[in-house]
Amino acid sequence: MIDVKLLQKNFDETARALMRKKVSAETIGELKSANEILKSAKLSYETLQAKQNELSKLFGQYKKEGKSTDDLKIEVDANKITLNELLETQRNAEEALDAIIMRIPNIPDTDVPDGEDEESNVELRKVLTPPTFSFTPKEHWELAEQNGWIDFERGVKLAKSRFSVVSGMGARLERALINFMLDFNRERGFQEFSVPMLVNRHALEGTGQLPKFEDDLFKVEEEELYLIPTAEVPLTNLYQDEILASTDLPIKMTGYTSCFRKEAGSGGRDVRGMIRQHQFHKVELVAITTQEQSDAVFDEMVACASDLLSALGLPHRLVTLCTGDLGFGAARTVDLEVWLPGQNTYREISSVSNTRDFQARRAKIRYKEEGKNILAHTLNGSSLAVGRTMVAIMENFQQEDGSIVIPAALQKYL
RNA sequence: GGGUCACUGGCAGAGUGGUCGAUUGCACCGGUCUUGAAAACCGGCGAGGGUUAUACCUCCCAAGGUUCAAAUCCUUGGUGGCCCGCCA
Repeated sequence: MIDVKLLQKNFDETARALMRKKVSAETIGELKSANEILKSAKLSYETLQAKQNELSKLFGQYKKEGKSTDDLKIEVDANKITLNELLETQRNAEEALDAIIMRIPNIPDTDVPDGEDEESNVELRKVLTPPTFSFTPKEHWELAEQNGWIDFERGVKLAKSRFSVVSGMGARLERALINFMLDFNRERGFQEFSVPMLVNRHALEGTGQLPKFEDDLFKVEEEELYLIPTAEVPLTNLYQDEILASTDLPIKMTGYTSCFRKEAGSGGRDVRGMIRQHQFHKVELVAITTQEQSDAVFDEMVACASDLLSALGLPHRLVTLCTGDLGFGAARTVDLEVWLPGQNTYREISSVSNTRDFQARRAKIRYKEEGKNILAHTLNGSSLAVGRTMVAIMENFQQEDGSIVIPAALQKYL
């Protein structure tokens, strides 16, 4: 959630920044006026409330002194009717503002490049050189089936399309990767957590998935719980509604979870293979920092994910997302794209974002500094998406006969 | 799942209809004293909104309700303890 006061204080600049994220001038105008309506509704309500409190105190005093309270009661009763009306007005104004602001994306950092879509993303650097092959490299689904690692058909039988079954060496590799990633992150100072994979609505509002992206989430109807789309949700919300000591920051966390996404709107894309599944494994990094620390921690997280790929010997590149490709809550994002020889292209395998105080404002994550409560900055990044890492290992380390060489770094985990 | 008791500021714990946003202790912060520290003493110390700053409004698990007035009474929900039942 953005800070409405920014619109109040600095309308032009804030409006321009929001328009970079395709928020219409109309919506911005509605937001501003909704806020003004709420402010004036509050003022009238609170003024009358103050008067009512005053009269109520008098009531007690009169009783004590044995004075008649008849006249007082008439006045108080009359006020009460108006008060209820004003309260209703205020509540409506609150709801109206909420309905708008909860759907407004974060303001991008000023140095984030403008652009419509991924075409305008800016490559920062490439790491490791893509391998060359004396044969035509295959795509991962072919390799996966040939090696008996993944069974796409039986996954569909158990659930529906975009579910798969991993078995044998594939299953062991998956488990090895998770352990390798967690250990790697822990050595970089990220504390390991194991968290619920079902969360309530409040948590999802805290990190910004709700109310706007309800269609992307699996929901357990009768329990009012949702399957998490990423560990970012439980990890970030661990500190929801808390005031931390600034000396406790930064808090750096890592955790492995399954992730569940409906992939609504991605129909037809990546239907084959395990690039885009409804359920996938991911090791996540989340940090809660002071406002001053977040840029440095962001760089640490990008480096952590990139070094992890390097440790596995996977060629990749780092890309700064342009405004059009930036997620809802992110002020800036660097994507890590791994080289896939079978597809002859780089594909996203990690995404590291700084949301600044966007999530913290909604989730009420603050820290105390010199007696003041300050909104924290929250950051998240994958390190890494396990399924996509397996895809990358298969395609990069495939041999002519279709067998796959497991990276040395993983040997001790198998 | 059933019963029962509870839920108050970082923690402990008073407060059972009015002057209570809340006694007190611990913790924490500042000061005096001390070479320094401890102890002792003095002062400060919950959160959100609002204001240049005050005022002022809201919050005693949550949402409703009763009342001129609710931390306090009622209803529903949540969470926790204990007892019973069931189950990896």
